[in-house]
Amino acid sequence: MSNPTFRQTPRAISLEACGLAVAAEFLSDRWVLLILRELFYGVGRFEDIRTELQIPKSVLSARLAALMDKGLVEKQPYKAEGSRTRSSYHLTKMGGDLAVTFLALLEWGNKHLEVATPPVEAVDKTSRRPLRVMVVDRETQKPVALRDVRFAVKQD
Amino acid sequence: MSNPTFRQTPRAISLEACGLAVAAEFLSDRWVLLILRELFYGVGRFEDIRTELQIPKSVLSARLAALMDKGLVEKQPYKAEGSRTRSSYHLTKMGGDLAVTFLALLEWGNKHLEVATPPVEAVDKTSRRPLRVMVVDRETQKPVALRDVRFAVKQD
DNA sequence: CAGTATCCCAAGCGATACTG
DNA sequence: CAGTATCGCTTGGGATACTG
Repeated sequence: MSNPTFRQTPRAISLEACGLAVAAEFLSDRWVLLILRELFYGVGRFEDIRTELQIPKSVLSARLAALMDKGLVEKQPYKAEGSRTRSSYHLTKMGGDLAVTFLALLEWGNKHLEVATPPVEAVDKTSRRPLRVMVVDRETQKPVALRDVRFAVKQD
Repeated sequence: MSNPTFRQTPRAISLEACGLAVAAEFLSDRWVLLILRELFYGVGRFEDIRTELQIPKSVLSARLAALMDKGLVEKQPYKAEGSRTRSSYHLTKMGGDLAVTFLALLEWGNKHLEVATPPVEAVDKTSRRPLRVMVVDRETQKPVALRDVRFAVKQD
């Protein structure tokens, strides 16, 4: 017998009520994920991003503007030694919260796709110990197997 | 002092060695994530997916073919009561492994984007208890704060 | 270096019609 | 129901040139 406060919906789960579906529209772009990746590991200067990704200036400019508009990215003045003021982009809290998603996707890509070795891995800032992402029970924090994960809509 | 087996790379982390970058190219499509989402919660019949997403037949057909080609999706005969044989699509192990990413993105979307209420949540198949995704140390499984997550390349 | 402006062109979306 | 085939048209990518 199942918990009555939740009902599993085998089909037709509303797109509007699903953060995944809404977010999908957000990231379904040729460049956005790549740009956010650069920002995530600290490449924030316009020219550096452009060079790294080989992306046309106009496109990068437009994407950064859109990301700022959506609240994922902020622009900040950047004071270099002796040289004039530059500006650089960085993730907001909202953008930084995508780190979990990034990490999960990184793991998936490393595992299932053709990736050059040695692969990029996620590590702890200070200890440098490798990290991973896990699905857990929200309260007990006990690990849950992937095959046991379902989507559901909470009933009032 | 940092662990010498890891070196943090503040910039220019190779795109080819990064599962995230490779996977990004994979998912950077207007429809793919939405289609995978349908499959993930069990909507596998062509017409059901098409109706739910309002996607043109030709586009859905092409996307499913590409996903099968890449190993994320399989097609299987589907035996209904009294009616003739149908076929339906479902995720392979590789496709199913994206569940962690889906869940992380679901959480992010629910938290930061405009999502209708009540929102879709991830729950345990049997207990119906809500789940979440966490970043942990790979060995000790201790939680790690987002601000402490970095990318790095393991040195030989 | 950090953009904006312009323009050409290919990709691919989506409508419609057709097949098993 | 489950696709394939065709096709017009828009979107947006990317090259080039220009500005602060």
